[in-house]
Amino acid sequence: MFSFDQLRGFVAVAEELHFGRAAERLSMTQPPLSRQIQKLERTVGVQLLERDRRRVSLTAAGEAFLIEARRLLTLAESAPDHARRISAGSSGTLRIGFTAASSYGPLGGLLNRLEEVLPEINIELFEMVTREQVAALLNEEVDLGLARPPFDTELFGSRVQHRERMLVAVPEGHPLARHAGPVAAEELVDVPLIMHSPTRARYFYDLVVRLVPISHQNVVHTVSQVLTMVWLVAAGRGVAFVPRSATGLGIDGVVYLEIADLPEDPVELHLLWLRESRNPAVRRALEAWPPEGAALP
Amino acid sequence: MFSFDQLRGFVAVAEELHFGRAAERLSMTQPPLSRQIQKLERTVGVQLLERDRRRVSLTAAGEAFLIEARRLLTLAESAPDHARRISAGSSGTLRIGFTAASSYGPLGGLLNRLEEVLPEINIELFEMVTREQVAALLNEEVDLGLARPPFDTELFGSRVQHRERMLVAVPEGHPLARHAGPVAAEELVDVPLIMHSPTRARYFYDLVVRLVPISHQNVVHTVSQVLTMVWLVAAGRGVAFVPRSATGLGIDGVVYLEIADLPEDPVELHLLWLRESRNPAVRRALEAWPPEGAALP
DNA sequence: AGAACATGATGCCAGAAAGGTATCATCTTA
DNA sequence: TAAGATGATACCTTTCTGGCATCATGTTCT
Repeated sequence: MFSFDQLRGFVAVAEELHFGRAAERLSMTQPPLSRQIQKLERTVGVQLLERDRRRVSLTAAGEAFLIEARRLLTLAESAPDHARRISAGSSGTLRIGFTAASSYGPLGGLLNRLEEVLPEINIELFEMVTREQVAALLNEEVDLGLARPPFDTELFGSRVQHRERMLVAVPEGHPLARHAGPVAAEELVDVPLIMHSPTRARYFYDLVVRLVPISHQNVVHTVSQVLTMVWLVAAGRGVAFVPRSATGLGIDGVVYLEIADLPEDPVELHLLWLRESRNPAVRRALEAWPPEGAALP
Repeated sequence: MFSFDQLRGFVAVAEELHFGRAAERLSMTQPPLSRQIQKLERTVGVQLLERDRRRVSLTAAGEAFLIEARRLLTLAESAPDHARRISAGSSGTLRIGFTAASSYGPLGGLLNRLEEVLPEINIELFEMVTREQVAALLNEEVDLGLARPPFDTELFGSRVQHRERMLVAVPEGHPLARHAGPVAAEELVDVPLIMHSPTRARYFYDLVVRLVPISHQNVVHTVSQVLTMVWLVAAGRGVAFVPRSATGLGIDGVVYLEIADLPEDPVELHLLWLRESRNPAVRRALEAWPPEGAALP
């Protein structure tokens, strides 16, 4: 097999059509260059240059080989660069898992920011619930997650990316909807409830149970996705506790009411990543996208 | 710069994920392979493989570089082959000059035959008169010509590729057109003549002068292209001597008449090439396309 | 025509580079 | 804890590559 030096030598001679000048361009002397070309021709098995003792010209095979040689050299030069960019995390692919609906806002911010800071990066999006995200992060099927606590802080790095208020969604025309001002928690004790699944939406379940004194006899549905909840409310099946971002879903027939005496913005969305992720783009993404409220560089 | 051996080494290790097995596959021992990879990583400037003393895995940069390395190797392997095929003349480009109109028939035969025998060849066609063809062949702007004698037989190889009859073209309704059977040469002495240029269509000029006793006072136009001649005849400007292939031009208002006592098929079309052509495809084309009448292989 | 010049090839040598063997360090497995 | 596995290192030998001097031959100028 020929070497890159031989290719460079051939390209130089093919461009100069003169061994001496080509050698000078390559910062070497003419004799080894002559031998380089001879050797190259021997390995290629074809005469590439016509030397008639006075002038040098390319054969037809040489013309063709020149194109391939140039391609090889440019490819060889760009390859390390490409690898370095990947390694620095400014290129490559970033796979992001996100929870439906409630992540849309923060996710948009992330995508815009990445587009701006790491334009060469290739982004893939996967909608999955928190539990699936955790599994996918462990399998390295995704690189980042937008999910709800809790997580194993040994394995995962995380940070609060978004906080929002908890509201109660009631059907239009429901007696509570006529209220002026926030609903008191006690008013919710006796209405039909659409509740989060304690297994598949554990974060919301725990949160609601902690914050509001609900009675489990009133639970008429148990679901895991916010979107499903709001649809059920719109259908008049009951009321539901949802994060403020649900108001952006654009579903008619639902009214969102404040709840009195709740902590400010108790619903947290976390950015989540595997601490030992082997994708260098993760680090770059974390730098590029500081937590909400932090100053951008 | 890295070497092809280093690339091969890296690809082998990346595929085996095991230095020992990769070395075996490359018919070498493990230590130099380890060094090859280290050196490669140094020149690329990035860690490509993760060795944690027990298992080997690719880094993100390694994944990317593996793709480039494979591409480089396959390109490097195919390049000599490509050059050799060009050199053998079974690939590459063949540029053919041809005279308008009268070459159409033989040219079609050549193109069909080349398509069949040298499917990888790329053909470019250039319409030019004989004189231009000769110049273009000398400048190596075309590789083959379809033209009329005479040529410098020192510089050019040639062979008769097509012979045809000489006819006289007369306007429809012309007195001669009422003839039954061939026109005698004497009948043409006193009609207006559209004649070939003695410089730009010297072959036809010489041929006609040799074969037919014409009187130069009757020459009303001097042109170089057969097509122009036939148009002028159709316009009633006079009569003209044309090769039989002109009947295929499909111009209305012209009648083609045989001429009595002419030699059989005096108009010759030659295939022409530069003896020292550097395009190997020329030789292949000459082999592929024997003179008319010769047996095809 | 002949001398000076230009140009690519060849012979020879020194330094660099690559591969092989032996061995080490460390991690896994029984 | 001992044996085995695996990649890295040390050291040596062989091969390769580049440089210098020189040759062979074709061009140009006087």
